[in-house]
Amino acid sequence: MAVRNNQRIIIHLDYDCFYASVFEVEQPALKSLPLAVQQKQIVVTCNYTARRQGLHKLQLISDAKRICPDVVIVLGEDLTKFRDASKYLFLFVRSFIWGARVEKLGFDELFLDVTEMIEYNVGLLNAHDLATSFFHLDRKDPTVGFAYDATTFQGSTQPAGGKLGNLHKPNSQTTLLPSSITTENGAASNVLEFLDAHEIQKIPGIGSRLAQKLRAQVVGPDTVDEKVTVRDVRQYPGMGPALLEKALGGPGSAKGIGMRIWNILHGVDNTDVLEGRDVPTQISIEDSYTRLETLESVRRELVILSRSLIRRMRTDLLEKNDGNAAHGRWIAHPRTLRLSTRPRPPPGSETARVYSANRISRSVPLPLFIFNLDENLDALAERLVRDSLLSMFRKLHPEKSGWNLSLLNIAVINMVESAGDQKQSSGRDIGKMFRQQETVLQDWTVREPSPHRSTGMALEDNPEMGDSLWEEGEEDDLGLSVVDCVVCGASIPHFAQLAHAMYHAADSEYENG
DNA sequence: GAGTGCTAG
DNA sequence: CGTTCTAGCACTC
Repeated sequence: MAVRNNQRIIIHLDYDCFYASVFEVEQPALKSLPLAVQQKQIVVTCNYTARRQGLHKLQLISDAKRICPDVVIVLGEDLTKFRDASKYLFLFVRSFIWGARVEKLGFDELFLDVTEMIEYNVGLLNAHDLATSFFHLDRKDPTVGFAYDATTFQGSTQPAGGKLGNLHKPNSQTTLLPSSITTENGAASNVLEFLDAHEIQKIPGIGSRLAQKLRAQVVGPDTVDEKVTVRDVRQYPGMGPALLEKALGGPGSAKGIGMRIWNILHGVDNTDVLEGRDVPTQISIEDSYTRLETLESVRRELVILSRSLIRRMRTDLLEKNDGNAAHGRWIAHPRTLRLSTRPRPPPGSETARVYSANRISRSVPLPLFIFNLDENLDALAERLVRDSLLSMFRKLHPEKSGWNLSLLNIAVINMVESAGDQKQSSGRDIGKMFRQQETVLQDWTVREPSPHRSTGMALEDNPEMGDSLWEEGEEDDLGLSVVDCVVCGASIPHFAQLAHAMYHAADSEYENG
């Protein structure tokens, strides 16, 4: 839960080891076994049972098997089920967040702007009976919500000494008490203290490239592997927005980056939470290869990718009318087709190349026949390759052969939503989803005749949620977080926690407990 | 609009 | 060390 903006209250949700959790939900027996999800020769993620035995993300499959011979390995190259789960969770969460300010980041993270919900609930707190408070999820129906104790923080507090003590429960949350945000008499704030100890690249918004440049600035260009903390950067002589702009700016970098990073290093991020879209702004599909040498093999792979891409377009861009995909209406039209390849880096290239570089691409207007629903997938895919992709490929790689490609990617981009469509739409199985949501919401509804306070069922007591996708947090998942929050069965009470924190901040007597 | 680069998980 | 399969935005031309 992070304050990304002075006026707004933002919750940051993170579904941990997402791919592995999706498999565990399908097969609960997997939970107690070491489970790794494989893409190519890599463990892309693994569950906590596996992590306890020494496995980790981005590990070679061969290493994983050596370290943990009993590891259960499942293939995760087909992202369909992960995409579906991600979409389901996004729509589910958004359905009860007032104002729909829910921003998606990748498959497994969400930012929620809960300002209005918190302010409403803080306004309803009873100062004389905080222990039996009730958090409202619905302005219209006062019985929808959950009971909570507004005299305690959930989990750890920083500085320690909050009423509950230091327990890292539930789910490894830590609360940076709100008083710590404002510094008095020049004393170092808790937020700075918290950030200062961390490596720069752990800070959201500072990726490999910026971290590299910052390290070069602070410890010199040739000792780039040295660990550099936020403190090292902030306390570097002459450091400030201007120096950062000089160190990080240049061709291709965003304007004002110096000020933006300076703010981030102080725990300030003023970017708004964007409304999540119902239609993606691009759809892409790719595969990587150890050898792709003949034009015929390239052609074959392009057909396979095209088939997936058109199938994705039909799932994500077609209006759903009771499963009859053949007669849907396009809710958005991508205008552009892009083909990207990645030539394999020369064998001797030793420099720690930043991954995802080296891609080259060509784009053309997307041919309209691709929207034809009467023609079958295979025929459309063949036609797309023959009419568009092969000539694009020849422009990318004019040489007859010897390309040594490690990757092919095709994408439809430049999405234009159909007029009069707007929100609503998207998502497969929406009907099913909201039926499930109803079931869940029922468990949050107080059933006693006298609705307010007392005996509402808290989320922790809800076995359905306890069994959900949402998993325990990891300590290395660092956020600019006031509460390092993961989505889990107990996540909703975190709203309550924040309401509590704000209540005390307003009274400026939070420390007595 | 086309293409590149950087961010994120 | 990099190794996957995405997705979005900023920038240049």
